[in-house]
Amino acid sequence: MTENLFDLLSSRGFVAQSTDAEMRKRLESPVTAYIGFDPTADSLHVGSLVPIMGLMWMQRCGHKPLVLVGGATGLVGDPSGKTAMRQMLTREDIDRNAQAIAKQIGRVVRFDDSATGAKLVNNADWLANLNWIEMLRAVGPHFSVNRMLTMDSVKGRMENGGITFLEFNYMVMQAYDFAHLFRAEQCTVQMGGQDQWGNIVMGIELGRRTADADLAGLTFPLVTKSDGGKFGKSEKGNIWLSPERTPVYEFFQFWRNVSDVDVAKFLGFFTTLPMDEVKKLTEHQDQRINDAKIVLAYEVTKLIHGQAAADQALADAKNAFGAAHDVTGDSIPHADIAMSELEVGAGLLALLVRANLATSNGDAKRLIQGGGVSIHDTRIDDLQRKVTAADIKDGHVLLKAGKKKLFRYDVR
RNA sequence: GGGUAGAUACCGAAGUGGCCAAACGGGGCAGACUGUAAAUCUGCUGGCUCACGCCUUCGAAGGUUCGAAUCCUUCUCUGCCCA
Repeated sequence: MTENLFDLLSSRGFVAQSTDAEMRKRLESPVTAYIGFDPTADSLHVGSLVPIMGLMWMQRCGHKPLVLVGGATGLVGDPSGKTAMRQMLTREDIDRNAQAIAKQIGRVVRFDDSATGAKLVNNADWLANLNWIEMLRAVGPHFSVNRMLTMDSVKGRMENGGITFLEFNYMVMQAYDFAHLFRAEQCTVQMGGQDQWGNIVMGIELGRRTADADLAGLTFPLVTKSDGGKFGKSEKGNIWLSPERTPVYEFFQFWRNVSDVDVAKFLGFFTTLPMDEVKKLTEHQDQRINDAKIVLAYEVTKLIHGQAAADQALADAKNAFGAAHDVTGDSIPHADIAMSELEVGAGLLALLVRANLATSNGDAKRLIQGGGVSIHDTRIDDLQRKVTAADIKDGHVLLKAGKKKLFRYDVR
């Protein structure tokens, strides 16, 4: 028999709160459980990795995961954790996003018709065509507005600019989802981020009142960074799972650069390494912790982008930052530049901007003035510096912004 | 519907006729120190320009003025109170 899902999740830090004191027992026999994802973009970012891993562990422990994409709820927008109303997306956008997201999850979770195969469901299928009056009569009596007002997701908005009726209904829709999935799929457990607690609880209550169902929920903790910053952000914004939005190299570096104190936690969340191995990797809080970071970066990259891409990113990073100083790897950000351009001399400022190392000429200038720019390994402090054929080394020109951001121009 | 307070750059928040591209704090970036860590210290943090300087920005549109984030008018949005 496989390990109990609850024990496993607890040991890896996934359990924030459970509605059922006997959750462990409940999970001793196979259940169907679901997690919802908001199709607000055509890619998920690393913040969604926790629930994705949740689905994966469910499956590995012999349960059936349902992946719910909020085709309908996405049209409304979750007020949880937001200070302003979200921009409304069109139906077409949402559908396209839902497909893309399901595909990403499919890299980690197996979708098929077997007993533990994941299944994709879209709440647009049951919410979109509901009749307003029928809906009100069916579920309305089971919701207390007073109660809803005490929910954090609503309260937060009440104190912060107000909440619209549209968004107020989000919780009702979510609750309806749970009750529906119980009836349609015998789904009895919902998991989700800590911010979904209120929605989950409402769903459980609705299920009990309308179908006499014994439902339960479990929430994952909000992933935080030790320095209090938002997890999953870099200077370029969100770290996405899609390689088009976040190149594999950058993805790898994101994990490679987490701070010491977060490594153990992240290994538990985002890799499948046994916990005693995680403990061993992170027992020394000195340089040796770097090895753990490399494992973290490699494992997560492998999980999301595949073994080949992970090997490449690992090798390239080793070469670029190690003794070899070899930056010719494919995953290092690069572009071609014409020899003719260098013969004339290309402005360094412009090249920095073109390489995305700076957002504007002014930004590039400040970067240089701050001593942050070098060509190969020579620091540049001349704002007028031209990059010429003389800067070519081994067929390329390497630009650096800071110590960690590289860009290679291959001369053609 | 009536009254009232507000809308400032990524966020919070000063500024209430020129000294305002706009204080301060946070965040972000860079430098030093390190281990591609944290903490600390330092610098930078609208765009264009080599530069004098020019341009865009303080909810929106008009207006007053030599000059407006600041004054006036209308509009939009939000909070609070009353009905």
